[in-house]
Amino acid sequence: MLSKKTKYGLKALTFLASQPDREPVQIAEVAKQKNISQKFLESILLTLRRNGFLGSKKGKGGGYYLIKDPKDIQMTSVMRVLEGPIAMVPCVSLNFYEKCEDCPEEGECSVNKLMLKVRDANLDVYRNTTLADLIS
Amino acid sequence: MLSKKTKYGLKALTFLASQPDREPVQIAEVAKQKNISQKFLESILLTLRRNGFLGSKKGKGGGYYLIKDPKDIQMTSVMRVLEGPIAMVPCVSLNFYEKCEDCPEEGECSVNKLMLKVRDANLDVYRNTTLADLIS
DNA sequence: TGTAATTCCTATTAAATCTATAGGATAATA
DNA sequence: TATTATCCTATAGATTTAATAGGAATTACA
Repeated sequence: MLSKKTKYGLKALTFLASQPDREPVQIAEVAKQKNISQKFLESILLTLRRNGFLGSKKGKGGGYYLIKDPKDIQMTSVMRVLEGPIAMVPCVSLNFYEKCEDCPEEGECSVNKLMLKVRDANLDVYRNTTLADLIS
Repeated sequence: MLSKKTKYGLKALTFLASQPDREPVQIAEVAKQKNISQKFLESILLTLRRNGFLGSKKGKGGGYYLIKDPKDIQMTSVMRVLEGPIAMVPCVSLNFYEKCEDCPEEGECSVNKLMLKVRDANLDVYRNTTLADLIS
């Protein structure tokens, strides 16, 4: 299952991306428009800012705004920041590789074999989808 | 993340599939060979039997054995039984479809749009992989 | 017929993770 | 200086996952 964090984060990103200008939009506004708990959204937008997707401005007239061009935001990076590793098991992860403790031979492991295919299929989707592709 | 239930279930299935004959193998034997908590594995094998993948025999000389030909066991069905829906959100699920409460227009939802692609990519992998493909 | 072996089944506990909230600190604006 | 809004950490609550417990039912075989 996709976490709500990721779901909300994606919705917020597309909402900000579909703003006519790049003026700051308040958390409250995003939360209201997208039906999201404001406090929860607050923490999500914070991580999106810390990871270079959003800029922010404090005080009156403040809010969050998209920093990059939606065309340049790949879903690989969004998913990694919000949802974590794209691979379903660490032993097939490109960025978060870890050997399984319980598995003596990675090359002969059925889980490894299957999840490698799954990872590649997902990577293919995420690499070839940008934020711009998600705006209707 | 792939659940341990699925991971263990897959390992057990491939272990049973790679037995030279279709003689029953005891839970304890599978657990030992595959480094799995025996009691946990017990409940997993039970659901695999209830869902038509395995047969079982009680008493001395009993155990679990594969019912079908590994070539005829698609990963779609294995994953649905062990891991649940293949779709990451209910609004793109073939077998477990549900409308999102918070989402007014499915067709204009970025999450829906992205997860539809992901679902198709994963389905493609799972449909084209059988248990036989996972044995080395 | 009795005993040991093994699966069957339900309930429960323990652990981990996810979701949401609280509440004050900090900074910008006017 | 008052107001507005983000910043930040901690924590509570809810849900899910993982593992365990313990006995019932069934089978094999001496």
